[in-house]
Amino acid sequence: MDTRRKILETSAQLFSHQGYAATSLAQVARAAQVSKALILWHFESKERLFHTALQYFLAPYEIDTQVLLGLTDSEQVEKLIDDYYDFIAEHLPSVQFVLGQVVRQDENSQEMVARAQKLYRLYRELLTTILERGRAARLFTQRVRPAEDAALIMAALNGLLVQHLVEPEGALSAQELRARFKAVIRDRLCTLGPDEVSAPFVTDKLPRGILARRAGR
Amino acid sequence: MDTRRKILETSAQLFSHQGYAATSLAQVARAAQVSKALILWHFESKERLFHTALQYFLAPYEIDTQVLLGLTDSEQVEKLIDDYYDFIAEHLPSVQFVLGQVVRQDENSQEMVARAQKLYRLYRELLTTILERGRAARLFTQRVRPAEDAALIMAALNGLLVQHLVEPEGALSAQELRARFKAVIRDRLCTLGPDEVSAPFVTDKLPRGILARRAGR
DNA sequence: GTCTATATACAGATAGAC
DNA sequence: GTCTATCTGTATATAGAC
Repeated sequence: MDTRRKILETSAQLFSHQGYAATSLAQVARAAQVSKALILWHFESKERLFHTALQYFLAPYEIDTQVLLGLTDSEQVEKLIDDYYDFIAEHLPSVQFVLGQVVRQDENSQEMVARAQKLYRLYRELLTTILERGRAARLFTQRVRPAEDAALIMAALNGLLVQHLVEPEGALSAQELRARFKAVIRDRLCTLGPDEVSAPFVTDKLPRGILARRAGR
Repeated sequence: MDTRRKILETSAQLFSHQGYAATSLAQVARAAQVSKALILWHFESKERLFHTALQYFLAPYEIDTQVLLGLTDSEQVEKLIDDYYDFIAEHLPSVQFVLGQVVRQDENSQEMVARAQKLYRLYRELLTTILERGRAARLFTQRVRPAEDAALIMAALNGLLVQHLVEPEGALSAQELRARFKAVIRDRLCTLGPDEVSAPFVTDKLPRGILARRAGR
């Protein structure tokens, strides 16, 4: 396999586990089984290597469309939750790294943080839209407040991630919590008040899009 | 003020913002307006300084008792939420640092991470107990599942913290989200199903304890 | 207790052979 | 493209004067 790529993958992994400052070129060189000089020949400087590696392992953080098509509003919410979970499970090291950078607000990764923010907002706006529609269609209770509740759902999702990082083998598995979370959300959204009438509309195609693993890695 | 303390506070602040590796003794020396040698005279090594500083700014992470006394179960839950928020607001830099260490799983701070885990569990168990009691007393709906729902509430709280770090000036303020969160929780816990009868018990004293700023400090 | 000066190690980066 | 050897800066840590 080509050496440049090997350096990239190795460094991405090390950076994502240890952060920028704590990862030395010597360490990357050792892990990738090349000389320091070669790394610098390929990437010019440590900083450039970092940014290139960033691009590399941020690649899967993309928005895909046409995934929520044909689902009810309620199912769409649950699908978003599932996909968020799955995405995190699949990319845990990089997600962990990005979260670490966001939390630490490392100078070297403002670009990455900005990107994460953007994605975060997109996802939340998507949720907001679904909640708005579901509420308008009277499939969800009128007590739903789209913007606020979308933010809360996002918070809970991120919190479950943190929870997993804090207690990888907690008493409750991630699966159990996910199931419970979805049940609570469903219950919360779909339990109409005594004064509300249900209006069984047909949900037609709507705002779609989701965090997605791209075809080519 | 005594120099040792000054070094401690300064380094704690720098470590908490930049992490261990990215913070040099020279930087600490400059910020604390002393020589590097003096720092090492006081603390022997950078590593020991780090651990001592850790103890120092982890001091406020303590459990206090007798705060939930005389509140209804529902109020206790809300009080826990408020106190968690207030605590975070008051100690944001250290909370941020601890979270960063947890997320990055830095080797130098296993002790701190362990401590954070312990506190986290305590807090969650407290919540679980309150939910159990409220459910048993039929003040909360029978659909409450104490362990799972406590974990979800904790997750949402941590998620709101992350949310704040990601978007310090989001469209929705932390206050608004907190208010909404409490409202949703109250609604969720206290809205009894049509088949449930309310039983207005008097809540007597019960599991208390909360994250607390200590008297000294 | 606090400093200056210095030792020693390792970081990122360059030069130049192959 | 890939290496060894080396430069230069800065890191932690020590020695010893005051």
